Amino acid sequence: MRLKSPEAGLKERIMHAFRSHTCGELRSSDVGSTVKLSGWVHRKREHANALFIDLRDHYGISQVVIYPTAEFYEAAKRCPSESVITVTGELLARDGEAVNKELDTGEVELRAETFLIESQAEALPLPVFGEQEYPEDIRLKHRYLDLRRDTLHKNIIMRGQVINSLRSRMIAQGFTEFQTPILTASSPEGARDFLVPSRQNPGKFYALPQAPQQFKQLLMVAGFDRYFQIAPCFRDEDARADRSPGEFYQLDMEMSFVTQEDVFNTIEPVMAGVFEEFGGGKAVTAPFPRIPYKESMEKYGSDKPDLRIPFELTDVSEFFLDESKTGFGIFAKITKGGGKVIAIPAPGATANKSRKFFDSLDKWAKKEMQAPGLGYARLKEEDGVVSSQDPALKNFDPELLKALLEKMGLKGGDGVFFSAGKTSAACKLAGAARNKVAADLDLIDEDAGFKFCWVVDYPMYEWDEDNEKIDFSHNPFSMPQAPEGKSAMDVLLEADTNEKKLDILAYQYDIVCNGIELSSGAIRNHKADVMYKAFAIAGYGPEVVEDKFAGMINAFKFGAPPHGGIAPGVDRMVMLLAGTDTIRDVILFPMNGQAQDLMMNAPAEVDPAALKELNIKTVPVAPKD
RNA sequence: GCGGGUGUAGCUCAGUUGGUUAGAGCGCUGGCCUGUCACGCCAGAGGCCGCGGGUUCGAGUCCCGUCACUCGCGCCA
Repeated sequence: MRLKSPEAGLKERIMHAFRSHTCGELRSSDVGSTVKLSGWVHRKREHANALFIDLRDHYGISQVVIYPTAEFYEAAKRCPSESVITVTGELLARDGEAVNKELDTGEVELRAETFLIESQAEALPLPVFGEQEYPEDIRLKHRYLDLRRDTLHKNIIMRGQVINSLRSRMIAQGFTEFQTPILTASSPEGARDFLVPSRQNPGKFYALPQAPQQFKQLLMVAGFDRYFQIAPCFRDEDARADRSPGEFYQLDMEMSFVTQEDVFNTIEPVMAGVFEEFGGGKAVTAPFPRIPYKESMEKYGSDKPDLRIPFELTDVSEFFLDESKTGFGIFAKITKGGGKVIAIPAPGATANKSRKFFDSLDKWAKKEMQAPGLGYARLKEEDGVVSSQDPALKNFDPELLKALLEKMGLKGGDGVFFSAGKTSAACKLAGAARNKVAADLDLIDEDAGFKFCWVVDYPMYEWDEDNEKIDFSHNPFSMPQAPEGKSAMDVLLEADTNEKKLDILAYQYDIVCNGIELSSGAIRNHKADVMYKAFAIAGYGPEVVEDKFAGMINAFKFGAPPHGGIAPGVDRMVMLLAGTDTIRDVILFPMNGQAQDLMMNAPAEVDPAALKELNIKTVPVAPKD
């Protein structure tokens, strides 16, 4: 990066208060000039006859050399790391062996003639030099130091470039960026809201948007046709490795007069393009395969499958039905009770791992997944016959065992795990086990790059076990799917049993990359009457629709275009591109797991006068028990 | 809300079946070294072993409680 145009004279540049060049700029062609640099003392090396300082700024590192004859030699020697200094001096060529090929500026060095400490650093709680790992709370408390470090600094820069690229790509497709309100009403996503008290309306609260969902749909009603926004979203839910508490950003977009395929064809090139641009040469799947939700749950035990894993799950419930042929009563009981037994293959695990590996997965299922356990069988081949001495398969009828192994494509030396229980729990554990087995056996194909897929055909409703009723499985604003010749309303009206209601599919979809859910989206339900009916099926009267989603439902009564969209998570995209598995590594000033900002000390108590003005009283937290 | 893991020097970590004065590397301070670039060499400072209680002749180590951080579940696209 050049500070000024090349035409700017050296004399003019050197007159600048702080620098004539950046620390990443100087080359051998600049040798002989007098230059001025400012930056941080990255590292010092004191030698018998010279003190070397690696001077760092945003752009790079330059070596400064100071000789003992300099009047400021002692001051420079004692200047602590990470102090900010300004030096001027002649730029010298380094000869032969003194050249550092690792450094862009490695052919030159600045011989200091003046030396000024702009800001002296105290002892560091967190060294900037090097790639050592540090405790999360110290990193967060001194985030400005952590951000000086190379990896994090680069991640944040890339984040900016990714967002810039997303914007350009959306604008190039005819989208316009809009700014929707931050202080608004509760939105329909279903998470806890962050509330903001209203001073002018005592006792009432704004909610921060969980997503600009209703606003973007209203923009479609307003006729803008193509909307996008790098949208801040706020959800008061607990953190995960890939979910920062409090706030995150989405590439939120919505289009009018489109089908599901239109949305896919619009966003797919944006995603593929950005991942190709910033993915460091890693392959990007294109086109993205479409996987029906049901199939995804069956094959991967999850609606966010990691397609880099080279094996799939198999429902083996039927093999365990007849206890007289398996000698394994537990699974027979589960399957007869309507539960499932899902098998997770573990290729090569018997050959390459000890019993301890199998036991450790069972232990993991019990502890981390809070499941009853994970059965397993180690498979050995003898005289061309594969068998197992582990309880689940030990007493199997030989023909039945052969059929089971054939169905799963298992052979001697492989292992297999069994997740058994109620369908949803068994699937969920099997899906998690698939990821864990693949990771532990080192079977995730890291060279596969970015494996995207669309998960489509989500069910409109699901069975709510806790309240024993039908409820929306996702966003209630999706359009129910209808076969040709029928309307969405027909489909809803014809669903007169719970079974039929649960069979209704929605134009609802997710985009997933390497097991990380980037976004969900939908073709929206833009018909007010269908909306009322859809809510009625889930047990909500018209007053619920009108109370919670007033803005949108009213608008739909005055001519709403068919529309749909999606909102890929920006933080997760950058996380994948940066190759980190911690979302904090791509966020400037993240909060910790307890949703606290350790650097700014937020949240914090406020002045009682401020509370009074807001008509708010706080009550002491009740002691535990 | 629940479960797992971790907590020893400024930082990263070691510390045996409970046993005398708790160690190493990085960093810091001082000294040495004709050019280093993760410079090298010598010396030094730096510890409420997260906190509280218990068992024991004796606890960094065992037990109970608690706090902090972290990962996961619940929750959440």
